[in-house]
Amino acid sequence: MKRSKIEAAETRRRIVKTAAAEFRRKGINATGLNDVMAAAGLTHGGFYRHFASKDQLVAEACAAALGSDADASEVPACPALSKDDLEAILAEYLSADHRDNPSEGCALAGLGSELARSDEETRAAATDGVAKLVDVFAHHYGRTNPETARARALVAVSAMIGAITLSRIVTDPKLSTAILRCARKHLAAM
Amino acid sequence: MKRSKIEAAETRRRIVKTAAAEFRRKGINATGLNDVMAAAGLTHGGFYRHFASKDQLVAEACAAALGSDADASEVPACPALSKDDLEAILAEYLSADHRDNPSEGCALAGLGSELARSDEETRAAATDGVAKLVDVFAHHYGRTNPETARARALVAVSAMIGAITLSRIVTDPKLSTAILRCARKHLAAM
DNA sequence: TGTACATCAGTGAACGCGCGTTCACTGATGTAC
DNA sequence: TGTACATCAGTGAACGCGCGTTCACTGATGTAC
Repeated sequence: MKRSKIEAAETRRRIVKTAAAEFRRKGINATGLNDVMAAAGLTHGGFYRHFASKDQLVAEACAAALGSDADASEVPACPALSKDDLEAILAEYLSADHRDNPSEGCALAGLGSELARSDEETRAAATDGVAKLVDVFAHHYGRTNPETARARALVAVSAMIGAITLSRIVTDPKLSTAILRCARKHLAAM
Repeated sequence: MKRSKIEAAETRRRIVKTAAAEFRRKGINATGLNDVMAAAGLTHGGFYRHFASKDQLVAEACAAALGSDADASEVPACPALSKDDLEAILAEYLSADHRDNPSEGCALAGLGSELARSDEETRAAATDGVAKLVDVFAHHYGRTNPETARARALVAVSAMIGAITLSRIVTDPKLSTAILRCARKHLAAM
């Protein structure tokens, strides 16, 4: 049965949001459209009323997860960025909680190697997300000259994404924790 | 037709090596057994004479790529580690060449987010690879006390993997280069 | 404002395709006598 | 050392399955008069 335009637009947003979480949880390739639609409380057949292809959903879901989409203002590139103090951002980003909950975490960390193989549109959305993260950190490292601050920000963002990724790979819990702790300390003191 | 035991063992090694390259190039999930076997010059039917499942091949291929397998002595955890000087390692690891050739590069960077979702055995092999990388860096940062050296090594490895991953995602060539350059400078001076 | 009709969001079955896996078959290798 | 036979690496067809995608259908929504 047909739904009102408002309901349909809401459904579309729900699909994108659900996809963003499912992709981060299980990976882009390993998540089927059926999974996404079912998780959004729909049947798979209606998907193509909203999107031209899975690739389009991937691009939009990444944009949404990284806050580089149209109604981005509400969502930052990464949940941790909602804090306004450098140490608070680092503590949240490099936390066991973030490590253990990829579906609500940073898409760059959760989908890193898959994003590297994604199409131009998806990677452009990811690039926007990277730029936003870097800007936030450059601002926090802004006590020195802008160029140095930006260089430090690039290192910080790299280290954060690498640290979360490694902490999720590693089977030794102590090593996993140490990776996060060392990154946190080092980036706070940089 | 049957092959000699020596030939068969060689075939097996070729499959693992080919898989290690294909997985890094296209991703684990996106690479079919057919792709691997064809790239190794074989038909797909013979696969199960050597391996019990795709998962087993994944684990062995990752172990081989990270130098944590049986005949590892020849191959280091990452090709870049063949150098013996910190700056040389950093220059090779954080190079455009490494960024542009994932199939011969570091599996932790090339498969990061997919490894995080892999089974215990694969992640254990990856953990070995991480430990080896960390040891190499701890040795190079060894001018201070061991604990500090190890902490720095963990940050360095995180930053390197994050930097290569990000440099592959980003669509802006200048940003991609800047990520690598800043990581290189920072880690050399750490 | 009320009625008749076109639209189209969502359903559920179906499509071709490639996946991981299985299997009957082949013929050279390796072994027992 | 020579012969007869079991083994098994590799082939190629086939399996069920889930994928992305398509489509006929439904019925409430939105619109034209």
